Amino acid sequence: MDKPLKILIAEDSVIFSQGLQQLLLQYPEKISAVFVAHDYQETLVRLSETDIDILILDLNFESTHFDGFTIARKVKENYPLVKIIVLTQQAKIDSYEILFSEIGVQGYLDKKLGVGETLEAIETVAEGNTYADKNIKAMLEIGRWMEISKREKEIVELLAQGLTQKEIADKLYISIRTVETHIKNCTQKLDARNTVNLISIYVSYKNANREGAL
Amino acid sequence: MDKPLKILIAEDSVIFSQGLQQLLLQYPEKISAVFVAHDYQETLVRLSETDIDILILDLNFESTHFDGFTIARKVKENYPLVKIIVLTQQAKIDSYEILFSEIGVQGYLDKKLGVGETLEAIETVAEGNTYADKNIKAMLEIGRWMEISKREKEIVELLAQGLTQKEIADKLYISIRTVETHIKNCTQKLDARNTVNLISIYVSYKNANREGAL
DNA sequence: CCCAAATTACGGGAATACCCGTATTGACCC
DNA sequence: GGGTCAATACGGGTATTCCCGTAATTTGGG
Repeated sequence: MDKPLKILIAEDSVIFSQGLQQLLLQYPEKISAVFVAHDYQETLVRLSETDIDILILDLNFESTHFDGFTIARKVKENYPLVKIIVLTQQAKIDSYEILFSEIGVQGYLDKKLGVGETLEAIETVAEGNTYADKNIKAMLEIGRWMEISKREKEIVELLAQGLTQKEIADKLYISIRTVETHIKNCTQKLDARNTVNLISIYVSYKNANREGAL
Repeated sequence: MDKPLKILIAEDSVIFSQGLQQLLLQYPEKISAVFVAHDYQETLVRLSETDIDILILDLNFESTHFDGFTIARKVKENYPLVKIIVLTQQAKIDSYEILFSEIGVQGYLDKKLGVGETLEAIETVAEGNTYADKNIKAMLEIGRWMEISKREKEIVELLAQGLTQKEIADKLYISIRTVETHIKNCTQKLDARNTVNLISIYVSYKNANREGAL
C-alpha cells in the first residue's frame, strides 16, 4: 500500500513464472518490478543486486540440487528482511509447520490460485502480516484432525488452557485414566512426541484454520 | 471477491460508525450493504433480519450491559457463519487469545486503522482466512515476550518441538535443573499454569507474530 | 442386527515434571 | 564498585504423567 513492491519469482517453470510476472505487472501502482529466477544461483544473484521486498518461491523449485526448503532457509538467513511467499502444488502438513515455525515464511499459497488471492497474499505479507491460503489450511486440517474425535478435541483444548489431567477428569466427570487414554490416542494419531508437543501442534493448527476450531 | 458483502457495524460511537460506513460504501463492487447497530438488541435484530457476512464489532461496545466479548460469543453461538472482525483501541494480550482461541473471531484490528487495512481485513476474512493487525501483533508481542530472555525462548522452542527437559539439557549441554529453572521462570512471567499451557501460549504468539520468532 | 469406532476405564511401574527455596557466576550499566 | 539481571545449578520431596497392555460399553451407520 505504501511504496511499490519489488518482487522476485523463483520458479522452475518458465511458463508459469512468466504468466505470473505478467499478471503482477498489471498493477503498477502496487508492484514496481517483477523479476524472475529459474535456479538457485540466479535467485541469489538477484537478491544481492536488487533490494527485493517479496520472494515468491516454488517449493518444488530446483529439486535436483536444493529443495525449496533449503533455499527458503538460506534466503532467510542471508536476507532476513525479504518476505517469502511459498507456492505449492500439493500442500503437506509437515511442510507447512516447518516453513512457518522454523523458517519464518510469511505466506503459503496453492498453485491453482486466482489473481485476487495472489495480490491479497502479496499485500498482506508486504504489510508485515502473514497469509495462508484457506484451501491449504483446510487440507491441512482435514489431513490429520479428521481423525481426532470430538471428545479428544475437547480434552486437548482443555489441556491447552492449562488444566491437568486430574482437573480435566473432574470437569468432565470421567476418570483420569480415560483422560490419559484420550491424550495417548491423540498423541499417537498426530505423531506427537508428548503432551507438550501435542498442544504445540494443536495450537498451530487451530490458529492456521480457525473455522473448524473445537 | 465473489459476491458483494453485507456488513454490520456494531459500535457505540455514532461518529465513528458512520464514518466507517461511508468509507466502506465507497467500494460497491466489494460491499453491497453496510448496516450500523448501536446496541446489543439492535445488533441481534439486524443479524436475524439480514444475512450478514461480516460483523465489525467494537470490543468496548456497550460496556454497561454486556461487553464485546459476551456479544462476540453470543453471535458466534447463534450465527456461526457470521465472520467477526473485532475493533479495539488498546489491544490487550488476554483479549487477543480469548477472542481467537475460544470465541473464534476471524479478525483483529486497531482503531487507528487506514482504509486500506480495513478493506484488506474484510476481504481476507470474507474469504475464510484470518487477519490480525500487525500493530496489534507487535503490541502483543512486546507486552510479554520482551521479558523472556533468549535462552528461555530457546528452551521453550525446544519444548514445543516435543523434547523433554532431559533431552533439552543434553542438547544445550546444561543441567536439567537449569532447564527446569528456565521453564519455571517462563511459566511465571507469562502466567502460564504449567508447561503445557506455556507452550500453548507460546505457539499462539509465535503464530500471531511471526516476525520476531525465535 | 451387527460391526467399527468412540468412549469409557484399570493396573502397575518407570519416568518426568513440579515446587519450595537457595546460590554462584558473569555481564552490563550508572 | 554496587545493583540488576541472565544463566547457571542443586537438594529433596511430591505430584503427575507416560507407557505397556487390556477391555467393557455405548453409539452410529449400513
